[in-house]
Amino acid sequence: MTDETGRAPRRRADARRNESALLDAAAAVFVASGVEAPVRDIAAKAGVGVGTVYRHFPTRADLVVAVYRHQVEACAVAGEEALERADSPFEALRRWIDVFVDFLVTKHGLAGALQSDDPQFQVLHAYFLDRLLPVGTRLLEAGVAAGEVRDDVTAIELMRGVGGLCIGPADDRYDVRHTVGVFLDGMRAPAR
Amino acid sequence: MTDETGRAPRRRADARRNESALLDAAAAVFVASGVEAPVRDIAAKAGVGVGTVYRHFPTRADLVVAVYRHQVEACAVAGEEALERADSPFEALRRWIDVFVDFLVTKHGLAGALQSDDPQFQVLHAYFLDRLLPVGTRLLEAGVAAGEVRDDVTAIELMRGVGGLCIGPADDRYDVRHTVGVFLDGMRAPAR
DNA sequence: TCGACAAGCGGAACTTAGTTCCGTATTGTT
DNA sequence: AACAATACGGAACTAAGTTCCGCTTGTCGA
Repeated sequence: MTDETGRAPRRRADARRNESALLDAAAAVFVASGVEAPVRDIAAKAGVGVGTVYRHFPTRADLVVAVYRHQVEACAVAGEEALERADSPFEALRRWIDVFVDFLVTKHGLAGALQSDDPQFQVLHAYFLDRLLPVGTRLLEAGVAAGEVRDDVTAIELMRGVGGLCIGPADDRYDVRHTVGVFLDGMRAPAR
Repeated sequence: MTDETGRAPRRRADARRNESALLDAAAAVFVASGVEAPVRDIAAKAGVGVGTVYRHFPTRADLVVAVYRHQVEACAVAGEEALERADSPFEALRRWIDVFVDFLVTKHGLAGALQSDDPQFQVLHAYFLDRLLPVGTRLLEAGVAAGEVRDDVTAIELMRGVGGLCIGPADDRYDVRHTVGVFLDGMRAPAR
């Protein structure tokens, strides 16, 4: 392994054009039809062949991650900010989860894909966990340190739990935010 | 509408045989491959053609409901029993949810199907809600009356929330029961 | 500017799965 | 036994994922 610079070789201009067209098209199609929309639809919207989609994004999860990467990063950052700005660690947790829920409920089908056991989505699951678990851990730890959060909940429980509560069709009898609020209340440290 | 007795006309013997073979086959295939297993697999296991599957169970949800009807009934009954037998309404709620979670986590893919927005599963969703919502409501109301459960949670939140928490692949970092326990703790009435 | 060659493209073709439909077989009845 | 009515099987059609290969285009050195 000599000469391993890790620098990606410059790609052809059309390849870069197509990738960006695909990202735009996928974002639009995901909004309209959810993250499980047919690959052909995305290819058509981008004006490319299906082969091109697969060349740039081998799995659907790669495409989904690419489309939402910015927002996931922003969500991660929002966690740090909440911790600095909020009145208390628990309040910070609440605010951050609010951001996370907002993100999930506005992306049709994303919460379901995140929790899916379809191997196609494993990369997606892994990416979200990689990026958000440390943030969740920090918030939880701060809460525990302040005596506001019970010490037997893990960041996985938090993220996967909230994700699970966000899954499913809209239904005016089910208020996701309220339910998530109940879940968070369950994480409060019991009064001594 | 003359002569409306509501009694189903007796069906042919082969039809009854096939239906029961299908139920057995579906149960086995659901265990092995989950509730989204290909219709052809079920037909093959039952030794019938795919047309026969559709004739008896027009949608996948119909088949799923038929396979699990007994257990759903049992779960509904368990709610009433818990209320009679447990030391307190909250304890009854906890026990009943335990039964419900047991049921869900042992049926591969069922929780996901329940929450799915695929119209194919609407009947399934509706059946579970029809059967279990009243039970949840009763348990919740008893808890509220006893001052043990907060009065702003609905049975839909309870069922759909717990369902959501049960979705997803097994992962030894995620303990469904513990997470559901946290959720239930969130439903406790706050100390006055 | 102009090849030549690598990089990239498109979409036909193959696979898997859901769903429908109709000619044929089975059942119950007279 | 003969006849309806009922039910069956699986071919055929549709939709979607995925692969593959002949063709096009961009890049770069001469």
